[in-house]
Amino acid sequence: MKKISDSTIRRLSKYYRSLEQLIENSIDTVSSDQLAEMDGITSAQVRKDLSFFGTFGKRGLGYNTKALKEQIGDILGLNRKWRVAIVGAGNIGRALVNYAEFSKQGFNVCLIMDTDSEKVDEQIHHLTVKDAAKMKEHIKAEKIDIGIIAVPTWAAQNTAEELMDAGVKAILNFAPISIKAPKGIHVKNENTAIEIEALSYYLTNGSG
Amino acid sequence: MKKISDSTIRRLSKYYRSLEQLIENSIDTVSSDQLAEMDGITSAQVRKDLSFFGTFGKRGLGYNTKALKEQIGDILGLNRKWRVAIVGAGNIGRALVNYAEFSKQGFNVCLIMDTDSEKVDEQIHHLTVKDAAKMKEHIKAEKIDIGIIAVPTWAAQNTAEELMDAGVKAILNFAPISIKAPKGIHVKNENTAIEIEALSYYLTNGSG
DNA sequence: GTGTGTGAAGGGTTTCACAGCA
DNA sequence: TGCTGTGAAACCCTTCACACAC
Repeated sequence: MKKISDSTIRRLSKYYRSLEQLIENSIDTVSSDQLAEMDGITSAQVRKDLSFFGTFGKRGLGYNTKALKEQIGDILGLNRKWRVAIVGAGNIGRALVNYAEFSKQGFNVCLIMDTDSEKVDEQIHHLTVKDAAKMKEHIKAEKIDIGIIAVPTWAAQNTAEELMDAGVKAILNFAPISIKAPKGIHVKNENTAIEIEALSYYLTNGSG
Repeated sequence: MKKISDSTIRRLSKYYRSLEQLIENSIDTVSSDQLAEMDGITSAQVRKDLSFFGTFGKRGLGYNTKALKEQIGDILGLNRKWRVAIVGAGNIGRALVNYAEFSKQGFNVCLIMDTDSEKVDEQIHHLTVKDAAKMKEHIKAEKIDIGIIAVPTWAAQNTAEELMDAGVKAILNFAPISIKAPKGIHVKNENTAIEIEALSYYLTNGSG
């Protein structure tokens, strides 16, 4: 398969969400123009992004919202369940346990772990905190696909390695450092500090 | 000033954090190679990024960690305090109130609001939840610089407009839609759904 | 007529490679 | 010698513009 850019994937994810909204409002058809407007980009970009994966529209008409959502879902792998584990039962870990957008999109948080014995056995919504010292066996038992790192910075790389060692192939990292991983392991970072510091930059240096 | 790309700003933010780490470990000097290694990029990229703002290194030697951190801090506007307000006292809002990385970098969360009367007056760490119906006066009274949107998707655009109406010039949005804002207002999105869906894509479609 | 799909053009960011300075 | 700073080259992504299908 042709190499698709990360920006394209991220935009597909946006289109998917916009399509959900349209479907909720019983709108059956959408043009690349409308979709672009919703996501703050250009219509050419929308069409180009979709063209990498096939031809989904009807010339002169636009796209069928339900069909397109389904197709993008197939591309992104959202038409199945993913089993997710969270490491770290602090503020972020807790907030993620029942993050609505996860369950809605088929990301099933079925394990949360921590090393702190004070937190182990604690109940967080539907989950009981497990001991991260036994990470490998928990991960195996729960057949985890995606691991989320929500531990302090100093423990993040180590946690990543334990996850990989347990067979996890995809990691979402909330710690503000870049995780080192071998090829074949997929890592994405969610770094709120970067976003707010970018805002700080633009506030400091005028328009941008 | 020349137009600097968003990617450059985001990387500066990473260098800043890496420099903090080096300083903690009492390392005085760093080369672009080392910095690149820490952040998973190339040394040419590091040097190019810095070159947009001046010449900070010594040929044959590298960069002084403390001096460079200070300079990047100046560029990003981190050598001052920013006053931050959070709208929405749900999971995300709560988690952000005492997010360590914020206070460390001078982002002072001094106001949290919600429309839900059940939540108003509730205590979250050092803050009392205020009524979002009186957003404008709270924002003015607290002289807020940056607003954080942590409300449900359907309320996000409206919340953004209230924040802008109250004079807020920078918004960090946690809702999974793109906020529409006029030029001059800075909006950044933190969308965990996009990141995890990208992971889903790469897991589904092999290496990437 | 309307709006998609797409090659070609354009613009911007990253990488290369080396001159120059410590 | 070692490493920065930087034009030039390479690369990638976005935008343009239009043929074509409905």
